[in-house]
Amino acid sequence: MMTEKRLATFLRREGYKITPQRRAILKAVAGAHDHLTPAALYERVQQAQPHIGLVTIYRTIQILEALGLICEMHAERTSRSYLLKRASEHHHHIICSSCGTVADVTHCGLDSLQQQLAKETGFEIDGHLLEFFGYCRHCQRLKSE
Amino acid sequence: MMTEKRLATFLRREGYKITPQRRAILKAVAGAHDHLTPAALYERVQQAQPHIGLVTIYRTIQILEALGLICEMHAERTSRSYLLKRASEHHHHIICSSCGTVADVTHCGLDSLQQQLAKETGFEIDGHLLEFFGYCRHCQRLKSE
DNA sequence: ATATAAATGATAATTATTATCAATTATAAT
DNA sequence: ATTATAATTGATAATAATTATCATTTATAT
Repeated sequence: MMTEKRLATFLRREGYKITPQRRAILKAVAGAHDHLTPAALYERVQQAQPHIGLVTIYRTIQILEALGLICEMHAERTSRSYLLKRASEHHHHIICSSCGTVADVTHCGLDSLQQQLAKETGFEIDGHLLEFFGYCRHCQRLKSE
Repeated sequence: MMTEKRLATFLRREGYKITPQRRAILKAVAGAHDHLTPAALYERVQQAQPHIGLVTIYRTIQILEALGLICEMHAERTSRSYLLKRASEHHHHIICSSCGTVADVTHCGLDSLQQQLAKETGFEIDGHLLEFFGYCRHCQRLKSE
């Protein structure tokens, strides 16, 4: 698991300073099970840091993404969403179209396809985005009622 | 190939009126090889329809997407992008991170994975988004120079 | 304890998207 | 060909997300 401390260590190693604001953000990110929009993160962090600016959230997210610690998702189209990456594990998501619950896909088996495509198209492929959409158990029940 | 006429016929069948503005948009969409943002589409359509409003672009895009004639991509993060769908073909994209060129992936072989995941997670999965990122032949050359 | 560069937050600016509404127009019915 | 009707358009404004600017504060290495 990625804890607040590990994230902080990671940032420090990269030369970033650990401010109380950042600590609060890291804690919220580490503790979140679902995906987070900048606005949602803002709300949560405000409990610990009432005077934090939304800008700081955006900035920290940018850093975390650049370091590969969180990844962007496309669950909601009005705003970006982010999710904590388990250390270096390559993985994807299944997103409930109704409630937003996220389940993990730990392996995707796309490496071979990716290699084949690189040959076919001449592209140098260095990554992919894979997301499944559907309805979680709970929302399936609601639909059928 | 999807031509302007076919798209128009499709819209008409669904009860939408074919206005000169829409005709111009359909033509631009059908003629575009790469992906289009609403703003880019706006520019192109203005040659034929100088007084068209950006809003009309947005509205028409919404209709086309609802009918499944175009699909949303995530090439650029600042704005949405769309690409014409070849009729009912399930396919994905490889996007060049440098110039935005798009290559098609005509089959993905994810159906079996999707079924397996549905079992594992209890989700009712009804679709997925798959995009590859990398560098096209041209931009690879530029990078190495 | 202090110097320094990085980080913060207030504010404003930018950009994308959506809502409202009166005027216009494609279409079907005559 | 005319006309009635509902859909469409575009001007305008509103909303929402994101980024830029800059003076002030602060974490960190020394």
